[in-house]
Amino acid sequence: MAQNTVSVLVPVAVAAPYSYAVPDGMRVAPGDIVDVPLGTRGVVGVVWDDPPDREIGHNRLRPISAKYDAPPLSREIRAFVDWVARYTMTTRGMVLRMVLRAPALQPEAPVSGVRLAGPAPARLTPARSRVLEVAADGMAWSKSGLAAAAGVGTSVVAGLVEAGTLHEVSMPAAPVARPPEVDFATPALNAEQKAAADVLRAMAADGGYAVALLDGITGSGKTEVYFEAVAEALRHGRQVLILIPEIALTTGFLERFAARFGTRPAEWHSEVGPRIRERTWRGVADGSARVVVGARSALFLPFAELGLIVVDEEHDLAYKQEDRVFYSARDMAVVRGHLAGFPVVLSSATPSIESRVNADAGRYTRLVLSDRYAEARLPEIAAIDMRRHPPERGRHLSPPLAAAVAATLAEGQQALLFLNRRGYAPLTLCRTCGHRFQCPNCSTWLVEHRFRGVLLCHHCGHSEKRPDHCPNCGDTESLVAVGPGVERLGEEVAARFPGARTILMSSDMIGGMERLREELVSIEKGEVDIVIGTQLVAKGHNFPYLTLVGVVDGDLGLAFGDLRAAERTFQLLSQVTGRAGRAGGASRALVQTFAPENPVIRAIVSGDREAFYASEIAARREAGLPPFGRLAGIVVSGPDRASAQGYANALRRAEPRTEKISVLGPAEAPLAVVRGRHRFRLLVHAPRSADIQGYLQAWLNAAPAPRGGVRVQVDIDPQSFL
DNA sequence: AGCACGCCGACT
DNA sequence: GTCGGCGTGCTC
Repeated sequence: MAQNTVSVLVPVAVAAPYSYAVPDGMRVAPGDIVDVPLGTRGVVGVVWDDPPDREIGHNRLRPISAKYDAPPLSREIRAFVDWVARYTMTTRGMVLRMVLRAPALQPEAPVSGVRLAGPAPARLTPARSRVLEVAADGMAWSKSGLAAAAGVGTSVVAGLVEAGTLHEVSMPAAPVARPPEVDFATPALNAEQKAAADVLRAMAADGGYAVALLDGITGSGKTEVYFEAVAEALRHGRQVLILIPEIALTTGFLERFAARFGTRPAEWHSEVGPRIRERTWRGVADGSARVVVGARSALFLPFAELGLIVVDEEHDLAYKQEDRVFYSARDMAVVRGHLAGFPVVLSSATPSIESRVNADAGRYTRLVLSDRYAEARLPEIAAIDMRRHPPERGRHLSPPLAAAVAATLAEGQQALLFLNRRGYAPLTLCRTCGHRFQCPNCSTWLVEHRFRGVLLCHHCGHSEKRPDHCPNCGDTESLVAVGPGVERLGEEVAARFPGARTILMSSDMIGGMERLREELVSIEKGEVDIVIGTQLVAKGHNFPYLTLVGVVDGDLGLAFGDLRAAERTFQLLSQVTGRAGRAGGASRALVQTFAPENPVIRAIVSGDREAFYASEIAARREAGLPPFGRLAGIVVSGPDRASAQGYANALRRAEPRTEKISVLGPAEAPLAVVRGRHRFRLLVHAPRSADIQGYLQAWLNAAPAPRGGVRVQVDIDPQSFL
């Protein structure tokens, strides 16, 4: 009776693993993936390290139903699950759920194929001859593959199997990605790149925990540099994870990887279908997938022998997940590296303040790339003071920017107009009675999308047909669009530059991702004169013909005024202005602004990023804000305003009194209503040394249990304050 | 997270 | 008199 009871963590919102009886004849160890009964159903769980609960009465103990023939979860990822759950204050079960997102638990069924093995059939038709010709190589073919290669229907292949000419064989399922060739195409690096690559290679070869911040301006070749670290980790027999934000769009990245390593990496993101997803999961777990490129959720893949994580564009907000489990994939990547003892590379042209401070403090190794490629030059950047150069009434391009676009077109070059606002206009109102169109579920204005003929809420997706009269006063012809969106800007550009080939890039463009990918290619080929786009075009793309970037509203991101507004605006404007001039030649960027004296705008225009970092870091230090202090958000939401506010007040009254930790709120959230739920926020501010999770746990335990549909969500290290 | 149980309103 | 709404609580 060596083992009769074990702990099993189940992927549901429970705090601790449950205990299960091990049936006679079954051996299980921590990490094994099992099927267990839970309530009325069966769930997939994982045998965990906790000692089984002795308190459970034997009558309640139920047996494990089955053990899967799947690679067990490593001690490393089990520790990671526990750590993330504790840090983010969510249940271990919910974190495990992220690991088991696509459990490919059955061993992959061999694909059935056919091979030429028997005598020629009695009746040889032209179609059959073509099949035999193709199959003459003696290799195993899948039925559909053989039929397609021979240009016949699958029935012809089936007929030849029936006749005994082809024999059915089983062939191993194709791996989800071929192994990369580490020396497929080694790049020529400049001196600066080589120095950085040498440091990263040494880290990857050494294999211990270390963090490098690869801080290089746009076009300085960061990717080529960290690919050398990837190659080194692969040479040492380790797997590699490359995290990138918004992966669905970045086919260009996969091609760059293929150009360096001779094959595409395995991919992991929301658009990967269930079949490939399962095969990728298993490939990662059994070690056959050597490199995965993925969105933040890839961080929870059960790698067999992970030896390096690269976080590309580490400052990007897409790394912060804000539903169910609230976590920052960038921060948790560093944690995973620390727990398992391998290096992590953070890469960015505009590092987050947090990473920069860690580098300055010596916790991270900072590697700076300050040169563009030989042929690439940084754009000349200037601000356009909108108070001195106002656009004509109802228009949004100032005379200097319009003139610059015209000059660019005259030279046969490409211009990008950047406006981070989807749709036609952010607000629609009635000129007669002043009625404003608001979302019925959220406290937001409805955004007109003229192409689609709808008013849309950008928070909950509510959409209604654009009315032709005011629902309040009934007046017709009285509705006016207020403010610009990219669609409206497109209209203005079409009117000003009627001969130009113009393209609008926005995430809600008709045709979806596939269409956007095609459009990106045509921009790269120079088949477009003017690109109008939201932040979608700011990220990662390479537009060789682009010589002018116009930022239509440089002040947009500064309006909210939260902790990270300056940093975010700096990052976005740096990125979008950096799109220009990547292929050499003179280029420039013009930033329209009503506040040219603002430090963020001044830093962008002067190109003095060091001054920006110095002043922003000093301000954070002064105020004890992250990373010099710690923040946590508490969001109380309820079906109506009174219940949410009532509970938020009760929560505040239960606050443990401490000297070091201060609490703000509850205050109605800036976005007070989202998806019909009313929200109040509290903000907890603690010194860096404080145990903020322990404090919050004690507080929540002391507070009354929420009732009546009220929910409480804790957000450790919040990035957004809406 | 599911799923069942349970206690209040409109129907065959 | 039942069907079913979803609010509440439990799952080893």
